[in-house]
Amino acid sequence: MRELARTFQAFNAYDDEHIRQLGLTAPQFDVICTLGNTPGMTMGQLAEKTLVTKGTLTGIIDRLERKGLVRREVPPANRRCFMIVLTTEGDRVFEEVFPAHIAYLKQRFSKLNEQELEEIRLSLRKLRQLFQPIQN
Amino acid sequence: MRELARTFQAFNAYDDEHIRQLGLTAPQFDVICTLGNTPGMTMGQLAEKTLVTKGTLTGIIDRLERKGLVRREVPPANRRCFMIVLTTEGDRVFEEVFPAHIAYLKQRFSKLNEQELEEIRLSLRKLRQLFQPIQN
DNA sequence: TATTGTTATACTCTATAACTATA
DNA sequence: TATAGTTATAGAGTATAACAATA
Repeated sequence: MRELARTFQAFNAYDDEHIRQLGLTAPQFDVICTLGNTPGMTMGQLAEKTLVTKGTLTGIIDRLERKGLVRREVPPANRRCFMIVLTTEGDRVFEEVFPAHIAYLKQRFSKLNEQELEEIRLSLRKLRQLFQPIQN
Repeated sequence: MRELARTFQAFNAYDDEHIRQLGLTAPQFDVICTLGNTPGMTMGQLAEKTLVTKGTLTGIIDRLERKGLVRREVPPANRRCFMIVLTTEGDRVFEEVFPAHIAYLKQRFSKLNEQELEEIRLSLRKLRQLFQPIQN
């Protein structure tokens, strides 16, 4: 039981350190990954996917906008909402930084063989289903 | 690879929600768990165990002290440092709330059989060793 | 009236660096 | 001088609830 919390803590520390080196915070990185390879998303959709309240998301998007990584577009059909879209620079970050981050994590995984990886993958999937009843 | 991040995100959301219901934050809960079943610890030791800088820890301990869950004791031998100790109330929280939290998590795990649990345990241990080179 | 976001409020956590007190 | 913690500073994330604009 504690195993899960400790593993998570260790992973998170490792993960977070690299994200910060890239000049982003974990929630900001999460938003960029969520927006990557999509035509954009409203604040509401984005808040739901990233598990953040809408009020909190406003601040995160403000900061990403200030960094020039996303922009708010007003769809003519419904002027109450925004489409949050990656800018060219934001897309570049997604295309370059995201794989770099994966590669960074892969360094550690390379110590395992294929069978071990498959077992871990299976275990994680089971765990995730346990804690994430609502699947996307 | 993403499996790991998503799983932990789901777990964390579930975990955090319960901790907040108990009136604590994750770092505060972490401190109480770390202090449980110990004679106390200096700020430095505690900061190291909880992976937090000493400046940050000061604030966390201040808030726990205000809640009456820990106290700072000055050891006569070295008046530069404090021993951070659980109060009676703090110990009660550790003794009652910690198992309650475990039970809360167990609800989900009860859906798995013993063999699955063992496989998951093994996978998590491998993962942890991957990301936590410095073991305590 | 209902929906979509923003703003106001109030905390907590976060790191860094300068500082105080003790050793 | 070195060590142990605190304080100052500055920012990010967090939720909640009140608000404005649009539908």
